[in-house]
Amino acid sequence: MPDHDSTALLSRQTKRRRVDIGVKRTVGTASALFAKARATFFSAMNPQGSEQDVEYSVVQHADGEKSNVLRKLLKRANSYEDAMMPFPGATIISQLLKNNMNKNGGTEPSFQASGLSSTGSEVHQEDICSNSSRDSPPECLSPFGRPTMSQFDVDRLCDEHLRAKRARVENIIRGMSHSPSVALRGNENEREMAPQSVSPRESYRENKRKQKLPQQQQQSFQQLVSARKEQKREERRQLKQQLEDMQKQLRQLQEKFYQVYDSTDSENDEDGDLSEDSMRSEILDARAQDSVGRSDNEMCELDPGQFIDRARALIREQEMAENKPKRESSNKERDHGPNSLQPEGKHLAETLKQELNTAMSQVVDTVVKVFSAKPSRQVPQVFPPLQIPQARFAVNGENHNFHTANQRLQCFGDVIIPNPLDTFGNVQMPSSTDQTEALPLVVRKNSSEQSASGPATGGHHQPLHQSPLSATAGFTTPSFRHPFPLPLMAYPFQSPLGAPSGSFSGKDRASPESLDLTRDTTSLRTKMSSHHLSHHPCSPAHPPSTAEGLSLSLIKSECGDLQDMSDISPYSGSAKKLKNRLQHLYNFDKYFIASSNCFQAFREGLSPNHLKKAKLMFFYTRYPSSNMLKTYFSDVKFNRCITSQLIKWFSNFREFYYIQMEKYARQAINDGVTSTEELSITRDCELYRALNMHYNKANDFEVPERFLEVAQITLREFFNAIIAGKDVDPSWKKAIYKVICKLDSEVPEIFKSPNCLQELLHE
DNA sequence: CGTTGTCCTG
DNA sequence: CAGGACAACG
Repeated sequence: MPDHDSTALLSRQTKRRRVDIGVKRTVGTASALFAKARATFFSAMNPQGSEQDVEYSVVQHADGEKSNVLRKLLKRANSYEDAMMPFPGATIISQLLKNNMNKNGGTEPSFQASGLSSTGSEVHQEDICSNSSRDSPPECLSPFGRPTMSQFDVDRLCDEHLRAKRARVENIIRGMSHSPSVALRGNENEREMAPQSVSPRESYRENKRKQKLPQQQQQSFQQLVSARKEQKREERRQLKQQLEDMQKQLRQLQEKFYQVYDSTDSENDEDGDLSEDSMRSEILDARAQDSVGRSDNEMCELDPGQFIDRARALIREQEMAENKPKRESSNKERDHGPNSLQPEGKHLAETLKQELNTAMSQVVDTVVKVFSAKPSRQVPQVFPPLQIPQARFAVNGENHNFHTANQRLQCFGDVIIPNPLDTFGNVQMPSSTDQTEALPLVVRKNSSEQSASGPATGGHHQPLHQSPLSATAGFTTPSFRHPFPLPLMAYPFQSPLGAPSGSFSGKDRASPESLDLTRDTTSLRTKMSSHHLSHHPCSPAHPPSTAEGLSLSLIKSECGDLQDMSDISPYSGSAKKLKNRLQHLYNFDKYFIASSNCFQAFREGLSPNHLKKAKLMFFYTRYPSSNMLKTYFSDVKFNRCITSQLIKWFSNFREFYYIQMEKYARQAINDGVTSTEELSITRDCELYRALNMHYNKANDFEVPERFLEVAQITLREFFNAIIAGKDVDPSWKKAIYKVICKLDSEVPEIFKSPNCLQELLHE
């Protein structure tokens, strides 16, 4: 560096001083010897392999515990759901039917279910909606969906109905040349005003008048009425029947689904590699067990009907497809392993879900249609053919595909765990356009994250980025599904809260300190997206975690939305219960996220805890060699990136340290200090506090005395140098660095333990 | 050329 | 604290 100093001298203030260094790397001087001795010492003390092994087993153990906890939680969630809604798939509808039967069993035959009713029918619609939303969310969740159903359709149908009736009655009246009041009366009845609007006296008068009708006409009228009554009963009966069939079918499908998953699971998780897949398997497994246990004795014989046959055919179809070579081979590759979720299982799951949804939405459609549209004058075709009325879903300019695609997201869990949020289906959602955009994308994210390693920045991720931004509107809708588990399972496990530490790539095994979830998550939370992006070049194998960060925000916003919705829900009666359930799910989410965060920690990178540890180590060593770092961060799988990051950390530490030193040295000089004797560093001096704040923020570590000495020496060096006017030399600090680097002391053995944070801080 | 370290900037 | 520029090694 001969010419260096001279050139730099000129540009000291403005240009960068390329003075590089007081401290050469482990070369030549005593520091080199130091480092070498240390290195040999450590390698002697610490046969790396064995330690890593131990560590690994520890990790696995911890992981197993996690899984168990997860499993328990899942079960708890499930049983909770069970308690809340013992018969998820069907309760509401059958309840609805029952209610209707009871109500209509009496003397008020035809007027109950009219869509014009301002009270009762609305309740029914709610129920229908809340149920169907599980299967056909767009109907209820989209702002247009519901009006479409309950107002457009109902209005239209009722209108027609009324017109027809009016015509009929008027016809009768014309023939009888009776007073218009009869027609009016008839109309009123048709409109089925609220009961109180028809006083007893009025109805009595009406009866009297009716009796004046010619026998023949009156008879035909009554026949009409009773015939309609019959029709309705028949409808109801059949509907109920169909619903029951559907329920059975549903259960069977679930059964089937879980059988498949059970079998695939068992093959899946022996490798000890705690991949996302095994996690997923755990979840599925837990759920499957629960579900199976629940529905075991509920398996009944199926009443083969048109629908069931169809469903079965579909199942067979799926099984066939399952054996075929998987189609989208591009879908199954994940960057870190071939062992992704079994494509067959996935595929089957997808299709089953879809089919379940389709079937359910058909039934629901039928129910809604029949009940909201008052049976018209003609003999109603009681059971519309099992096809989804396309028009209904086309209202948003969307087609049916969108419908089922959306359902796919939720149905997986929905079948087993009734969505508590469904009950909010009646709350008018802000916008449907956002929803229709975002939802399928969420779904696609799942599949792409799971199976396709494809460039995550690719097309379909784009809208995902928008969505949380367009946010409250767009993603309130997803929030009506399970915040967990399906979406969550789809997130890579380094993801939600863990995204930031995912950035520090390369760490492969669990560091038990990363189990310190609270600290991890909280500190991670704050940083999220800004840092880690830059690290991806280092670990190109891992997909950018932006999406994961967004996933988090998605989840969070979902949860927030859930709560918000429960707050604003007009149906406060059930709101509390729902809120409880929401809370339950939300808590689960948090735990789940935390757990997954733990998983990510050993997947790669340096965690905030590593940073903390490094800072504490700085109290002992200001110039750790890379070998030393490797020794002390044995739970980190080192690569170039990790190494340089660690080195960079210490470089940054030093920077701060020296800046503080210089600052206080100058300050002391300004304060009139003339002798280094007056400079001492105590635990309550300002400089110490600053340093402690920086390296030991929580103040939960006892700073070694040696550090105070070193700091004092450093301070005096700076002081002397400045006093001597050496600071005019751009490389004036170099000499100081040289001195300081020799003052490194041994880092206590405990720092070699990945657990050191816990052990140190609990002392 | 790769590693390590500093300086500077954000 | 990270990134980048840059320098000084080996």
